[in-house]
Amino acid sequence: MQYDFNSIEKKWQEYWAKNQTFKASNDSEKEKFYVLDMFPYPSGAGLHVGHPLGYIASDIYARYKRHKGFNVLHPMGYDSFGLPAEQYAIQTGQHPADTTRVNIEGGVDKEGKKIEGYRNQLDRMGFSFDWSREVRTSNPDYYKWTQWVFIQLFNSWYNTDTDKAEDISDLISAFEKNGNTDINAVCDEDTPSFSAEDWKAFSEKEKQELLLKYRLTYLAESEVNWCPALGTVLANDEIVNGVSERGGHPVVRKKMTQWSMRITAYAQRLLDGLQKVDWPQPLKDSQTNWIGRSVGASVDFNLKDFENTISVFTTRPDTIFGVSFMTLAPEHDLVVKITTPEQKEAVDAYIEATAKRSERERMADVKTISGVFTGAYAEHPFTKEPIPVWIGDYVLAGYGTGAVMAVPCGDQRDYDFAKHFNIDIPNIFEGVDISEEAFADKENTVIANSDFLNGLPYKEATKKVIAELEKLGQGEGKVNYRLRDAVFSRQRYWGEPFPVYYDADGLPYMIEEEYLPITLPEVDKYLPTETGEPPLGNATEWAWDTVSKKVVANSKIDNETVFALDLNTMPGWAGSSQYFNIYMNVDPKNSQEIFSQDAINYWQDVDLYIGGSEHATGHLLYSRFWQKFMFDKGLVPKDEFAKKLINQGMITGTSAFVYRLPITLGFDKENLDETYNIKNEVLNTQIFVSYTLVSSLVKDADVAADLQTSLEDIFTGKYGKGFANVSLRVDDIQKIHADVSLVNASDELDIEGFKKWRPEFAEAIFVDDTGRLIIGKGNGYIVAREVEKMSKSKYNVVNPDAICEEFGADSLRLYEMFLGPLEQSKPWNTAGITGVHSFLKKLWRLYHGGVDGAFMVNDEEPSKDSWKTLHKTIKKVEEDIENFSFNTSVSTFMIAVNELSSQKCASRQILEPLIILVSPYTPHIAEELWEKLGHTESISEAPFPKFEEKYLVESSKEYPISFNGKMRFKLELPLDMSKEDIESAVLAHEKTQQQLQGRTPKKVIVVPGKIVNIVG
RNA sequence: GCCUUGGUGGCGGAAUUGGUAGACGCGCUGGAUUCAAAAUCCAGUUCUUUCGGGAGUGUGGGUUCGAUUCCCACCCAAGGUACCA
Repeated sequence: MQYDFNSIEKKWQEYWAKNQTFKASNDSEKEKFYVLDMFPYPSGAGLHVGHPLGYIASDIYARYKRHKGFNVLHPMGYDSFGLPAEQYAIQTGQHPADTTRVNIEGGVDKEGKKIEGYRNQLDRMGFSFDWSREVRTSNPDYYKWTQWVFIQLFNSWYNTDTDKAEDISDLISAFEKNGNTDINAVCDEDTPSFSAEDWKAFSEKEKQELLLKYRLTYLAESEVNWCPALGTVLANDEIVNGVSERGGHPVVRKKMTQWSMRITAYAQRLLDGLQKVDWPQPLKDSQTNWIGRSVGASVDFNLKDFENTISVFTTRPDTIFGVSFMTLAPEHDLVVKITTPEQKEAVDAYIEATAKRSERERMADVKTISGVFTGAYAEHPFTKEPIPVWIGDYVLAGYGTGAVMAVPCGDQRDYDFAKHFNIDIPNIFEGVDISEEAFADKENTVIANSDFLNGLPYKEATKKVIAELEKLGQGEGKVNYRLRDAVFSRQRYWGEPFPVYYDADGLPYMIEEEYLPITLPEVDKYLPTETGEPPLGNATEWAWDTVSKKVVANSKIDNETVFALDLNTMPGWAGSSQYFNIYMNVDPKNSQEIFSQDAINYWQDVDLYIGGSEHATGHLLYSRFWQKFMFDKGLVPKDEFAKKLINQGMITGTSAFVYRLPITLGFDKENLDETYNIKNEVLNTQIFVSYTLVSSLVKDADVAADLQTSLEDIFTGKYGKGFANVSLRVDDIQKIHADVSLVNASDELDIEGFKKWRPEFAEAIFVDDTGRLIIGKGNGYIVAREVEKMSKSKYNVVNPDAICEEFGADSLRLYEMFLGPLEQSKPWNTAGITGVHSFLKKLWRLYHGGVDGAFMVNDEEPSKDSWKTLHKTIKKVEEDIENFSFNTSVSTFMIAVNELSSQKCASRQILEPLIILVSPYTPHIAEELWEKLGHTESISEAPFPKFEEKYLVESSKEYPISFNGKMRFKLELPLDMSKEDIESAVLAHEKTQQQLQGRTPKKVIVVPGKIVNIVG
């Protein structure tokens, strides 16, 4: 009986769906285990073989854990808000909700293109997902809870005394009692202090404005990259060389009022939390760098002739006597105020120039030094000497305080700036030469020329200067974080609307929770409005009626009971910051609470999370922030949502290239047959030369001449006497992508398929390696191959559906794992799949040793060798799965099946446990064989075989005998032989004598059970 | 520049605590079977060689009886990140 994978896989996929085999229960005697994948964005292009890599790995682990007796939760859903659907909507006018649904569920889009749908594609691969818990972030019953969390953030503040988020009402009562003087909270830098009396005297508007300075989500002016031509805000990577990537329009930096998340309140806890999660070190490192904790001091420099002070943060307060100038970011608030009339023109010009440069550009350009003197002077806190205040675009407004105390002798950037503008470079280091470059080493010198700091090393000097600054009231020790509050507004359509309306003063109010969700309004077009408002500005029904508690027409806005709603939507990471908790609900559409407390207390957190490392500082940092906030609110029992995380590597594509040889045809006009349309013929006649022929064509004139002759024969036959000659333009050979599906395992092109692929290739002529023309159905055209990112435009995407069709899902799963270590990136090459596919056929045959391949297992006692094969396989596979080393267990299966086949093993005692071992990797064939073995229940919860050491015990060992560390021959010796006996047995061996060639060994190392090494 | 990961046959990769380098698979070569092909099976396949051997895991050193593995210096590639004061 043949291994008919198509019908087997179909049968079991239907069985699992019908029996809800993988539906997880929230109530079980078993220990829980939660395996999570990063949910996909459902794009119209569908899945390629790179996508399921992580899903296969997590599925193997989930299935393994079921065999190990765990109650496993393994859900899947869709991150279905996002830009591609919106852009598609702009282009085609289709509602993003419609295209998103088709991308998930399959169907035909408006242009008649058939879309398979993510769900169908995923189902074909045999994943053990519990689909009853599916979520889609763009469904109103899901984003209801995204909006709800936003409201909770708005109604919270961060108490640094208790180090957690607390209810805003508690803050208000504190203000009523004592003002804000004894409140330690994370709040805006510019928050004034006030007493209880002040508070009570404030107007409602003033109160709300003050509270915004404390709320965990708040409205603030933030700088954005504004593109006036597109009427939209661009991300850093949508800007290339200062202009928009799309269209090349100018981009300016502009301030906009937007929602921000006070993630900085959690900076230290986000850092500390990394200690307790088992995540890859590089990922932790990048989060650590992103948070960017640095310890130093804040120092206030008084300005001469102004009341204001310039605050700076420095990690080197010990070098304060080396300050010879200060630099402000051009956007710094004080710049306009302090610039002297003489310098105004230069400063204004510089600010304007800076506004045109993106932040990324400013940061990347290290070589150009630019800046302008403001004309103002600050005062050194100790020497009272005047310090010139400059502006420079190497200082960024968003970092620290947007101002730097420049110490050119200790910082290379300050040094370069000072050299460039001829500013004094005082040396404050003992015995250090700074004539060539700054000295940034903290450890190897002591401070000099610094009054009370003279002779002190870095640490003591830092401590002392901070104490002195505190005495003066001009500074204090401070920990600074690079992390900035996260802007949370997007000027887009396809995202979660804010449950927020504004009064006439522009103050925000939250809609009451019971009226959520506030669903996205319909709009005519998905572009920004003509006045530059976000797409929601196109909606005609987008106002909140506080009486009827409904979204009503904009025309009803009276700013008394009906108010304008927020026109922004939330960013992509809003919906993905809690989806893993929502999966815990038995009913993902739970409308009563975000997640049931029973569910969250049962599942607690994710035990294994698999996904790409590109989310290191986005999704994975924001999610940790939301989780900590929800932990503070008592909504979740764990303040880290995922115990262990694995980053799967990227699968790259192996592109195929054909070489097109341009030719020029010469004609003899006199004899030309007028009826022939030569122009078209020439255009349609393309010559493709085999990859290996290219270099010889270029180098060897004879090869080229032979080809020329062959081609001339063809064209003479075609055009008759009107044809004169062919000239080959060997130097103009072009390399073009060919679709990888047209290339076989030996890199041969399917010529007929290639001709049909594109009409212009229909009449093409192909030349093989040896320079011969390939006639008829011939083969032998070899393509060049190169590894590149898998992408549609490179014609190197490999579709998993086609692989499932040809080889089956089990082969695909096994092959994806066999390619190499999960965490590394590796190239895809479909050719190799025959290896794992024939392994599955061998596995099948192992159970079908009967007449004409009939199923046959027996109840005979297995041989010692078969027991050994089984148990070493159990041991290795178990270790491999625990270590996420899936590629090596595939090899182990191959070895086991090869051995058992040659042992002619058909024993139930071996074959039954073997199929359980294989089943997490190739579940369909495993279920089928399990059923044939007589079982009526799914294999999915069959207990994992238990490893027994006794089957591996050996009595002898084939010792490698090495000379000076090099293995030269092997010798079989009993394992219980003593060291001395081994030594004499080896030395007596004739090959030893041959190796030694008469020399006496200096030393003989015997490691019993391992190796013998003879030195000499 | 800094951080991270990696560098092993023609290719993907294996070698889990320092102990037989190249498991397993692809590809390739030869053979069996077949009218032929596919499929299947068998043998070989790091390089080099005077067929005794010799060399060999990015490069150069070191530790060790023994190094792909540990240490030092460097080169290359990929990813991340930045005038973070």
